[in-house]
Amino acid sequence: MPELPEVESFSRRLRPELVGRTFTDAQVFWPRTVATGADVLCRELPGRGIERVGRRGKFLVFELRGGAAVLLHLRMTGRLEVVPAGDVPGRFTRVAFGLDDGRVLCFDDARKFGRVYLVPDVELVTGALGPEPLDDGFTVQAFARSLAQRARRLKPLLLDQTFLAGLGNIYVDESLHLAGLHPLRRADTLAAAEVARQHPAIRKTLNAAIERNGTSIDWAYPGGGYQLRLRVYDRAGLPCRRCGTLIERTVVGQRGTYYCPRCQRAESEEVRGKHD
DNA sequence: CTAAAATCCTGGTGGC
DNA sequence: TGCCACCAGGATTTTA
Repeated sequence: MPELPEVESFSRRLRPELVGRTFTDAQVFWPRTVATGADVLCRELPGRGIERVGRRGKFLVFELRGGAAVLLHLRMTGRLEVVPAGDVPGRFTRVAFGLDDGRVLCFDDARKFGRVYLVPDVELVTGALGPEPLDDGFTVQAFARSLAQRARRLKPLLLDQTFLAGLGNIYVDESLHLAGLHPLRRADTLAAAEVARQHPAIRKTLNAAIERNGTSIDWAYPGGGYQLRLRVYDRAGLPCRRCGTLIERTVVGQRGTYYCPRCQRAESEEVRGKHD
């Protein structure tokens, strides 16, 4: 699943290929992929120059000359590749963006969940997103304040893009294990010391994954190296790398959830202390 | 407010 | 070897 590190990897890979180029056309092979209208994209895109390539949360952002922007969300199986003219379309190509050097940027997406947006302002798509976990503005103090206002369990809360942008199923589980917190803990019950573990755990997990070009989960995302470092995700029945206890899998909010029952206790440390 | 369920999709997997 | 039911899962929408 492309999450922040995978999208960041796509952004860095595509930036030198795309910045300074101009779109010549757009071919749409699966209209629903274009959330803002396939006909509008085909009509409005030709002639638009690409000024910047970046990322916001899990969105890839192409800022266009004149202020408009193309955003892409890869969802489950979306991927991007620049190919020579004539290679299009592939079996899973949903949208093909022609470039002025003759090559083609392909948006491939086997499961058709991915989306493309053409908007006059990036904020129209990203406006409701929560803070960027790797930005300087995302401090442990700000994180503590947000958590204290929520009664939700940590797992679904951290997956909520309006709470924090960029985490998905893999990196939520990974960061919770690194911090030693149970996925069902209510956010507003965390002690200051626990918040102080979760905040850097998120950053360390994301940065380590970015360094390795993300996680290659299956056939959809070859090339990433982080799957060799996974602590709990998809490791049910295997020993915890920290304590050796077997990793367990449950379902939380309809998501497969992996955790170490010893390193990530359900109760807060304060409550646990009274039992001991 | 929180949570659960349904929806969109199809390649891969496990069972027989 | 072939067939098929079933699963994964990000985000949104609906229902409790």
